Amino acid sequence: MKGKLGQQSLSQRVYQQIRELITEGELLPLQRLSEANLSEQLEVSRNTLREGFRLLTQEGLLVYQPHRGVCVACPQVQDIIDIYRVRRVIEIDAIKQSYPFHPALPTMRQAIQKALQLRHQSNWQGVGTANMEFHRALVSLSDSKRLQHLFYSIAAELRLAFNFLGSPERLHSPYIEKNDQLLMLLTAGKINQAVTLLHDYLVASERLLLTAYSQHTA
Amino acid sequence: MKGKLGQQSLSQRVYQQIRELITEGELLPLQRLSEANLSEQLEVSRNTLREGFRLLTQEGLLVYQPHRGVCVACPQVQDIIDIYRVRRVIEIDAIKQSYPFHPALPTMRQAIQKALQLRHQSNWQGVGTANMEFHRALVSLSDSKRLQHLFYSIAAELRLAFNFLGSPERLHSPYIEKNDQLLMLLTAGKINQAVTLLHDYLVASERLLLTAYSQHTA
DNA sequence: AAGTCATTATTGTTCAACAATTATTTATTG
DNA sequence: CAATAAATAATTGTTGAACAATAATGACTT
Repeated sequence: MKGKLGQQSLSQRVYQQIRELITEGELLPLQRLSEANLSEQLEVSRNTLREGFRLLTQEGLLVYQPHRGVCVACPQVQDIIDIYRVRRVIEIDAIKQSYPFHPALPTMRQAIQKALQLRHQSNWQGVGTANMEFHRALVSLSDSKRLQHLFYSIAAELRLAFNFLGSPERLHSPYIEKNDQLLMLLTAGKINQAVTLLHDYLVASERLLLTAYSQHTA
Repeated sequence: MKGKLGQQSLSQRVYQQIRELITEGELLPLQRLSEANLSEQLEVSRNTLREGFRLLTQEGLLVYQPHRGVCVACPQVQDIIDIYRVRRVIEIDAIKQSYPFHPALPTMRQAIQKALQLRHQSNWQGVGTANMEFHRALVSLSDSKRLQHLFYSIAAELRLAFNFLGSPERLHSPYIEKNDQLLMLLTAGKINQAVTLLHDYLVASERLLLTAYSQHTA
């Protein structure tokens, strides 16, 4: 019934669509996804939908329960801890590879501008997205396809965790200035200082999120 | 037509089966996988097979060409470089987390024993497998689900690269002793020395593989 | 209210079909 | 004969229906 124009396969599209629903907070943890419903809603067959499900399951955004279908993953405290551990490893390694005219630096600058603009409009969801774009650009300093891919994956999980908590502004907003500082250090080639800043930044961010989590649980 | 007993889904089984065919060297780079053929051979439907294909594609072991199907990935030199970059990041970080009675250490010991035994039987493919088991255990020192998963993935790619070259014994054999040294340093708590040893080990291994690659190309 | 059994809904998997695209063969022409 | 164009075959991309296996629901009994 579908004459396709776009290059990508349908299952790939489905994968991205659901992924976006999750990272944008339209789908929340523990929510079950019915194959019948979703396949009708996204206008694809169940088989195609299931291909997308598998991808998202492997990525950790969906959880599979045999014969009971999939539901949106619910990041546990230990996941937060693990994710930040990975972030420290990947991001710190990435900035160690930085050099003054790396093409990622302008991209980081753009992300900061975008975040500032969205904060001015009080679009906190957008600020969160821009912040993640900054860090994705940062990771691309590593020039490593595989490390970038892993970060792409955990960034989505992290987004899910933030949305879980209702993503209040205070969780993202103060970091824009930190990002700016960090970028300045990198453009100046002050790697060691940048490493320290980023490390502290990540530790603080983790603590904030864990605190919010414990309150949310209680 | 299938009454299933095993817990895992069929597509998961298919995923593992094909994965094994690749890591064990039965399927070589650039080989095209016909849906009709393979689905008959593995006794699953095309739809189920395709679910497995997608997983392997996301993992980088298969390459997808729209309307032309999938073929086994062919690791390029830049992939080798990237993989070793990731290995250094992950493995060195992992051993920094080591402590004397970490449960991963006995597993590493077992892998060494297994490798020695298989070397004695001149089973080089097996030695390669055991070597990878050693390093997988090493990475589990990190206690990070996500870093372990990434390593699981790149280990398979690496295996593919080795098989591509015909996996001559000299590529693996001399490393058993290095593994042993490394493990002794870890059990003794001499982390710094272990880091140095592992780093040099990985650099040397990368160089060896890249050299073999350039010869293979020529 | 707790436990058993029948009923219903959902997932797991297959199959057959057909549109869209690519590969191959045949025909045509210079 | 070589090169190219057209026709044909094969493969992938996607669907919808079917049915078995399992889980969820609800009625019934005590």
